[in-house]
Amino acid sequence: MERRWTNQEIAQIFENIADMLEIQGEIPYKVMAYRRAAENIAALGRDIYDLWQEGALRTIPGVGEAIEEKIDQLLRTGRLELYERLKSEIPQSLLEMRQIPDMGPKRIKAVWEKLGITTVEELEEAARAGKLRNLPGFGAKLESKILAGIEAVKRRKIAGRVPLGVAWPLAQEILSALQEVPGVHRLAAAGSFRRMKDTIGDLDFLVAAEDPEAVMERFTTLPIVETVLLKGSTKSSVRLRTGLQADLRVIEAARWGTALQYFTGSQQHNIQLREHALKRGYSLSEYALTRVETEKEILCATEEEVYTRLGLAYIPPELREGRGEIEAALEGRLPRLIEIEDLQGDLQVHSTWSDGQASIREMARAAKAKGYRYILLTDHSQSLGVAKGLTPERLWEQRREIEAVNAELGDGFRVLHGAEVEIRADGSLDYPDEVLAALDLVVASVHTGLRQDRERVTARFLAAIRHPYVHIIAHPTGRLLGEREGADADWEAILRAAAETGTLLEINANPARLDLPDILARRALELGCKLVISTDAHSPGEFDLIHFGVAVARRAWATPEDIANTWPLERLLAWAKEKPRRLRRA
DNA sequence: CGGGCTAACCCGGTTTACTGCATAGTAAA
Repeated sequence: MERRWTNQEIAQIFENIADMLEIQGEIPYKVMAYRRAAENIAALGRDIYDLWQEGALRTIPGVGEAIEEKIDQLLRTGRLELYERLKSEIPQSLLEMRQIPDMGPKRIKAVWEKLGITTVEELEEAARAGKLRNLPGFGAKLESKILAGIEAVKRRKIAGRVPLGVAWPLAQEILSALQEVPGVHRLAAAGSFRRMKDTIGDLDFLVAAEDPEAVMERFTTLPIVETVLLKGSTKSSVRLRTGLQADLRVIEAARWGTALQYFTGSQQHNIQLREHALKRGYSLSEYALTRVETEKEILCATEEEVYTRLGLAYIPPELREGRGEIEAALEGRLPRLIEIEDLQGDLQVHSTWSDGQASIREMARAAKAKGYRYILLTDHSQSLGVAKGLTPERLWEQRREIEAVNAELGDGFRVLHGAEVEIRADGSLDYPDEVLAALDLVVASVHTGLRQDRERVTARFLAAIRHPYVHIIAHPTGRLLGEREGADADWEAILRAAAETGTLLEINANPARLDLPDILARRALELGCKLVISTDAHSPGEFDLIHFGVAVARRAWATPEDIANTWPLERLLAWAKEKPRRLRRA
């Protein structure tokens, strides 16, 4: 094996293969097959190498004989013949043209074959010289559109997606501004924002209003708008100062349900839902549900109506990713998803004793005011110098303050004494066992050496998970959205070990992390892990970030029972006390 | 190319809008 590929890299290779086959004019079903395989590999909760070794690649939807063989070749030899051949036949610079609006595979093929154009620069030159309009299927107008498209791609400040936490305040600001416009009946943000995906491509707003023009006017003149890309009577498009694009669409109130459903997506979900509709004799569009035989339109004012008329339970937006939710809704086995109100406490909280902004008292009061029954105080351990990590001596001093705060706040609320203990580079923990044993609950995490090789990182996590006094693994992958990839580790082995030992895995609610990521969280639940949702709050205001973590858990199909901080405190502590016994059994 | 089917095979991922051209390519959820 020359190198190890991630699921994402392999998915990307099959994406590229699909693009190149498409440019070559391959039959659409073959292209689609590679795209479908790529999507399913990217959404796989487990390491593709494990499936490979088990001979179970064919269990991935969309992977049959031919693609199995190609994955095998890639993992075995580090190379893929088909991919190498296509790359030698098709200039890679052609693939960049796909970003240009109105340039699809057919047109890319045309300019390449007829004019020998292989780069965006050459395309721009040819367009300026008026050479495109002579091609069959091209015209002067399309030529200028392509030119404008190239300009737009060049000017675009942020090409990629932004973390949900960045999009969130922008969307809230826009929603509250539009809500103020008189005559607004309904208003919603749709798209990946509504599905609470960890990153957002653009913002989509829908509105039903008496005076749509006034809403459009307000939308396009908001202070956070940098440029108005388009302003019409039913749709406006703007670029925000952050580079994010936002669209606003006007919807008839009577058609609100089908429109909101459509614009919420995901694309995969919509395709599957429409297929399902066809099977039941309906055609579904953003405008209506139409009986195919009679062509009679049924207008749906609510999303609930859309799903109900199709014989489905209502599918919450977080589940709409085309990952089995329609089948589950049909069979009435959608999970009762966790909600914020189910949570009884927060299991990662910092104070000024280490790098927090507020005292234990302030944090405890804020948590109590939110209706929580408990918080686990988890200041950093000694070796994390940058965060003022606590020595054991300081930890004992801290205990006295915790006791005082507990006495002050009285029954019905408790500050638990814990710590966020470093898992050191060699897998040992940053406090001796007798110190760990004296804490109510121990959270362990990796902050350094995330770039270690796979075997070492995995071994560190496994050591921590098999430790008798480690109860929770915090922000497991260590990723920082848009900044840093998570650790490369054998997650399947780690999740299995966590399930076996009853070690809880954290969904860190901080929108910069959202870690565990939704896909790994779902796999963890499949393997029988229990999870916790924690904010990692360093100030009282950060307790409010919890909804981001709840969203990740919902996207992982988590029920309240799956999340240990919905449990009563006694159950949680009993679960932790069981760990040494569980280890002996394992 | 995948998958369901009864086979050495055939059908298949939705719906709508727009453009610019006359039948189809592209984009969007």
